[in-house]
Amino acid sequence: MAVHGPAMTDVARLAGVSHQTVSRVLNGHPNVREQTRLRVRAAIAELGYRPNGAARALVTGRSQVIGVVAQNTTLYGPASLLAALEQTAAEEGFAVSVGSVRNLDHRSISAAVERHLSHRVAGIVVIAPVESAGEALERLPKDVPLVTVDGDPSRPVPLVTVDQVAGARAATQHLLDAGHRTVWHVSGPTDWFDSVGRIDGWRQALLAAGVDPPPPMPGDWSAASGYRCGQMLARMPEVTAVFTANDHLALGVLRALHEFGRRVPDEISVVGFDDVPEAAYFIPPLTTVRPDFDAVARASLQMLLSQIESGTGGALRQTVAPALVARQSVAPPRR
Amino acid sequence: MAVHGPAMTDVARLAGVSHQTVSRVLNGHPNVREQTRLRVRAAIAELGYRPNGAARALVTGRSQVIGVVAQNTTLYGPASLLAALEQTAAEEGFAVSVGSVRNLDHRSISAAVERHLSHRVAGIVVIAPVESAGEALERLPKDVPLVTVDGDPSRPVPLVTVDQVAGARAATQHLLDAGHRTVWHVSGPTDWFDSVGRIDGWRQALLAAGVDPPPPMPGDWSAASGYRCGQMLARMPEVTAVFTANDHLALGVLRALHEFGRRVPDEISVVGFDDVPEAAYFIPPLTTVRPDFDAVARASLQMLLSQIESGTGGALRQTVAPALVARQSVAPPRR
DNA sequence: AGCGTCTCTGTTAACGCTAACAAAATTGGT
DNA sequence: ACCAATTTTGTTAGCGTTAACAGAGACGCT
Repeated sequence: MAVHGPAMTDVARLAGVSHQTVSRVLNGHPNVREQTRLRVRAAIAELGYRPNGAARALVTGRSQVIGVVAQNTTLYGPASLLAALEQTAAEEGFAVSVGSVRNLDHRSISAAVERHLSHRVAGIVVIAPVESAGEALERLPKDVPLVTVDGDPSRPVPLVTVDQVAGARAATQHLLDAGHRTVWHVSGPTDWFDSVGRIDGWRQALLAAGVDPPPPMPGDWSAASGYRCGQMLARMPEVTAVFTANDHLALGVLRALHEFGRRVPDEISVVGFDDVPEAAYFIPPLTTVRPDFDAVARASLQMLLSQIESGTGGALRQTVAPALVARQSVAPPRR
Repeated sequence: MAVHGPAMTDVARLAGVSHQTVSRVLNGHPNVREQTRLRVRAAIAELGYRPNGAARALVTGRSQVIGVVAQNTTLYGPASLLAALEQTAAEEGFAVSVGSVRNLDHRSISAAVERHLSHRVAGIVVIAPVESAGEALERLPKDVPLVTVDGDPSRPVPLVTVDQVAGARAATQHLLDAGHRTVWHVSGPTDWFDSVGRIDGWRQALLAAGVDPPPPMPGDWSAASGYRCGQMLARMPEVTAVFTANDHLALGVLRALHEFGRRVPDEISVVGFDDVPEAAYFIPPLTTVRPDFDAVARASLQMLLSQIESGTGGALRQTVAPALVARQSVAPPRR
C-alpha cells in the first residue's frame, strides 16, 4: 500500500463511491453523473492515484504497450524510426518496449516476439528488412496485431514502407538529368528489401533512359564497404556518376575518390540515401534522398491501432514517398 | 482461453500436478522432485505455455520491465547506449521500455517517469545529461530503483558515467605530445554534463602543460555548429590543433577547414570524441576517443538489478574509462 | 397511483499468478 | 517398525482491475 501507492478502492472510499464507479470515470464511461465524476477526479488528484497497468492488462488481456522488434537500433534509419514510433505511441497513451535482436534470422525474431507476447503487448511492430524475418512472422499467432516496416512486399502482412524504388529512381534520374550517360550503383546487402528496392529503382531509371545498367557493387551499409567499392570505382576512368544505397556508403566512396585524386563533383558525381544530419557536411555536401521517418511511424502506428481496436487483422499496405535533397555532390560530367 | 493461450492451470492439469507446482518449476524453486519438474517442463512445451507477465506483475508488484528515459535516441551516443542496455537487459530476462522525451526539462522527465511507474516497471534508467533533469529526479518516490547515466555528479543519485574528463585529457595530451603548443576546443552545449567534463579535461591537460587555455567555442553537438566554429578557426593562423567535443562537430570543422584550404593534419590537427563508425572514413580519418557504451550499459544494469534485488537504494557511482583511437587527423605542427 | 424505461450506482465474479500455510510423502536414526 | 525432521506437494487467499449483472432512483405515460 505504502510502497505501491493507493489503489482504486482507496480512491473510491475517499470519494464515497464504489470502486467500479472510479473505474467508469477512468475509462470515460458515459453513464456517470457529472457531480460524481468531479468528486472522483478530485479524490484521484488528492491521493496521487495512478491506475495499475498490470491489473488492467490481466483482466482485459491487453496492455497499453507496443512491442517493437528491430535489429540494429544504432543505424540511423532504425534509430530514427524507433524514436518517431515512440513519440507517436506516447501521444496515443502507449508505451513502447524495444526488443532488439542481433541477427534477423528466424530464431532471433521469434524469441524477441515471444518475449513481447509474454508481456501481453497490445501489438507488435517489426522492422524486418530481410527475407529471413518473413518466415518467422508467418508462424505468429494471428490474433496479435502486427505491422511490419520495410518488410517483404510479397507476404500477406500489413506493411508500411518507404518507397525505395521511387527514391532510387529519383536519385538516378537526377544524375541522368545532369547529363551523365550512365550511373553506377553501390548497393546495400542484397538480402535487405531496402537494397532490392533501391537497386530496382536505379535499374528502372536507367532502362527508361535506354541505358544498359552496369553491374551493381554490393556493400553492407557501412562506410568501410563504401570505401572498398570506392577504391574500385576510382580506378575506372569511365565512371562519372555513382548512386549509393545510403549516406554512409557514400562517405566511404567520397573518401576513396579523394584518396585517388578524383574530384567530386567535377570528375564524379555522387548521390546517397537517408539524409543523415551529417550529409550536408560531407566533402562535398552530399546530394541524397530523404525518407520521412515520422510519416512511416505515424502510418505504422495508425495501422496497428486500427487493428487493435477492430480486432480484425487487415492486410493493408502503405507507402511513404521520399524526397530528393540536392546539394553539391552532383554536377554535369566534364566533356 | 483460445485466444490468450493456455494458463498455468492448463499446464498443471496436463502434468497431473497443482498449478502451484508449475509456478515453482517456472521460478526455479528448489523443492521440486526432478521427475515432477520434467513432467511439468514437458507439459509446458507441449501446450506452448507462456507465463502471463501481467498476472505476475500484479501479484509481485513488479514487472520484468525496465524503463529508460532518454532525450534524443537519434544521437549516436544515446542510441548506442540504449541498444547496449536492451541487449544486457534481455540477457537478464528484462524487457526495456523507452520513454523518450523532447526536452530534458523538469516536467517532461517527470511525465515520462510517471508513465513508467504506472506500468509498474522494476526500475528506471535515466539518461540525463543536463542540469534541469536533476531536479525532477529528486522528487521521485524513493522506493523506485533508479540509475542515472551521464547525470549530475553532485547529486546523491546512483550514477554511471563515461569518464569525460579522462577522455578529454587524453585527447588533448595526444595533441600536445605531437608537439602542438596549445589546443583549441569546440565544446558541446554547456548545460550538458558531458560537455562540462570534456571542457574540464581539456583545460586540465593544458594547465598541467603550463599552457593558458584559449576560450572554448560552444557548439551543440551538430556538424552544422562544428562547421560554424570551423569557419572561425580557419581564419586564425595561430591555430594548429583542435579538440572537438564529438565526432560530428569534428566533421563540420573538417569541412570548414577544407573549404578555407587549410589542410588537415598538415596545417591543423583535429581530434574528436565518440568514435562513430564513420569517423575512420572522414577526410582525413579522424583521431578520436571511444567510450565503451557496452560497459556503461552493463554497469548501469548491474547497479539497477542490485537495487531491485536488495530493495535498498544505494548511492553508488561508477565510471567507465574511454580509449583514444589514433588515426590520421593528427600530425606534428609545421614549423 | 401504477408501471415500464431510462440513467446511475453497487455487488460479485473472474483474470493468472505468487505467497503463506497445511498436508502428505519421504527420509533417517534408533 | 516407529517418531521426528525434512522434502515435496496441495489448498486457499489475495493482488487491482474490468465485465456482467442487479438494484435503486427519476421520469413520463396511461
